[in-house]
Amino acid sequence: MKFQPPKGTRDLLPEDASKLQKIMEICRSVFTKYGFEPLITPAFESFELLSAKGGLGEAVKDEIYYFKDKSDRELGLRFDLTMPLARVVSSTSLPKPFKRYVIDKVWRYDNPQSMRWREFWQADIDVVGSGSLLSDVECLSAICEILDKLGFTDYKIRTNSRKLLQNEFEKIVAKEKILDVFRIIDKLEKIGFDGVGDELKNKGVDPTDVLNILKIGSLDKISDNDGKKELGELFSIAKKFGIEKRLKFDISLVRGLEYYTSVVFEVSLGANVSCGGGGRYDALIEKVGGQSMPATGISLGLDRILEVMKENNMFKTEKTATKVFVANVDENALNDAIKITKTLRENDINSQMDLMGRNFGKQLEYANSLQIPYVLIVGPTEVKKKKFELKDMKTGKQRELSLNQIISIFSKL
RNA sequence: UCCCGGUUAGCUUAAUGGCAGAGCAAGCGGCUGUGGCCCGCUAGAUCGGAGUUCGAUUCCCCGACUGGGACCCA
Repeated sequence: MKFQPPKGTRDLLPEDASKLQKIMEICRSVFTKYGFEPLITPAFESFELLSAKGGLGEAVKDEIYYFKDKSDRELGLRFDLTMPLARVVSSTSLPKPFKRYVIDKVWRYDNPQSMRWREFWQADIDVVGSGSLLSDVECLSAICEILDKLGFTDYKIRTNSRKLLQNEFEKIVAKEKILDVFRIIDKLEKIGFDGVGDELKNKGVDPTDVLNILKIGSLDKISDNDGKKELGELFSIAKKFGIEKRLKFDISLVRGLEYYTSVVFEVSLGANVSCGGGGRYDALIEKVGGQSMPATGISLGLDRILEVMKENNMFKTEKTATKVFVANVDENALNDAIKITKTLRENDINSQMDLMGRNFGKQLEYANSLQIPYVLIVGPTEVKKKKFELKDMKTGKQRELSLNQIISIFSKL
């Protein structure tokens, strides 16, 4: 094998590619239903924009695809779909709320690992300009509807508030250690209380108080603060949308370090597979040069969803979208087959014909191997009668039908 | 960047310090008006580079990629 895809990237052959497309179609239709509009932005952005987000600054260079163009401009491939959105809304004046969706690739210079690639697909929705938690719930509701439609039954959305976190932990942890502590408690689901305790000790933090907070399972037992208030409100709106069972308060959820300002979400499929996340980022747009503006959004990682769905056999397997193979009985019938295929396609019926000069039997074999459900048989007899044999490949039965009858049958399918 | 495993044809795999063999998939034919079965044929491989050796796909070293993990996760 001479060439392989670059590290951390992959080819999706027709079978997987059409599965991913199915996922994308469902995302798109739900987003559209909720009133989100598409936005298309470049794959690469100025490095300055990409590094604007957090305290990482120049260090982002190690984590994204960074390069200079021939005029020495510093650029980078987008690592998420939120920064480009922030750029667009900060430099335009679209009606608010601006609700946008995008389903596209992003790139990160990560080390490939389980469910981690250097190029992957995200489906992202955001609401810009509304500070109401109703916006957050709309995003959550859309995500739930997508996962329901895809056939997931046991997904959960872990939910927390950055304000609440800040509030609880700044009381007991020294200011300069708080980011370290956040990074450690974010691992709770993965390494457990003992693991978190050990790592805290290694960082020179007394684990007792921290662990006590982490063991608080319900929001009620948290002392009053802004974070608690907004989470309470979020849950009560979620109830109106009928998605409150999906939301699970989780005080150990941190997500990133500099980006979110308020509520945060992480979508988990069954055990430990995170397939998306998001939250409110009310300060970001001002940070990239726009007016101060609230915003919230969630992304789904489509590659992970694809992998989990494959593992659990959640796809109805269809090898091809072709409905009819138009077979010519001999080479003299090819012209008629072409005409008929053209007519079928004009009527939006997915159809194909022989391109290999194969004999009739081999054409059936091909249709069979692709699991094309019907074969339309075109030969001199049929052409004369203007009636064609439509063969059901599953049962093997054939019916003699006019072209119009055939078209109306497939239009109803 | 680090740690552990892996890499033989499109896929699954066999074998060997001395001719690399199969199954599935693909193409063609048996079978130019009826597929799924069967038979034949064709094409197709030892990840790359140094080293040990008369000889390396096999042993050793380095690298790439890959599976997993650490770190990181914007």
